[in-house]
Amino acid sequence: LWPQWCAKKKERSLREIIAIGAILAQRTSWHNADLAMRNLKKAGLLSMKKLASLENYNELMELIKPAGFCQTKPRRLFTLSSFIINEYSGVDGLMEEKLAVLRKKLLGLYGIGPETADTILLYALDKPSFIIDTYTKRLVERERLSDIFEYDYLKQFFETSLPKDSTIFQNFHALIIIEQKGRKRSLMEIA
DNA sequence: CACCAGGCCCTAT
DNA sequence: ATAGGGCATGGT
Repeated sequence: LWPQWCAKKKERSLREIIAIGAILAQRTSWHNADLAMRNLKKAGLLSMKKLASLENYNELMELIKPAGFCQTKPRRLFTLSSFIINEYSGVDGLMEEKLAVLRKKLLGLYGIGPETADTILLYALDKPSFIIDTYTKRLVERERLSDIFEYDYLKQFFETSLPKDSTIFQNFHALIIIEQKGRKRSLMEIA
């Protein structure tokens, strides 16, 4: 999903990068989030420990500018990284936490809503928490899978319709996106 | 130049 | 509870 950043093996640094990307990608294109991540990497700040140790997160404003919302995303990154470092001393500690407990804690953090929380849980931590994003909602609408579009309802719908397996959740969600990108491209070609 | 891109917080009903 | 406005930038 983050082709440039995702390697085969899931190592600690990759899990951190995915979590950082989840925030940077909020309401922005992947391209712009990628530009911001490259800036962070160049500055040597693409890690939870580095981000959490910033004395002033406004230093990030210039680096994050391509991803937009540079007044809020630096604070969101700092909030998340501080939480992970201070409460769990890193992503390894996060992995040990129970899904439901961790999801509730993530939702309590500034700048982390249901979609970002589930993105971190599913893609960064390999925990079976299905993501409801705009792609998923478009699929539900187009295929008329439900009349209700409330987040928790759709989340339950997918989670009870699929085997509760993080790899299956990851691949199914990725396919929803791939399918729509392919559709868009083919429509362009037809036009 | 107008519109879009994997949300979330805050405020007012 | 829930709806609506605001936030910022790079592509097309």
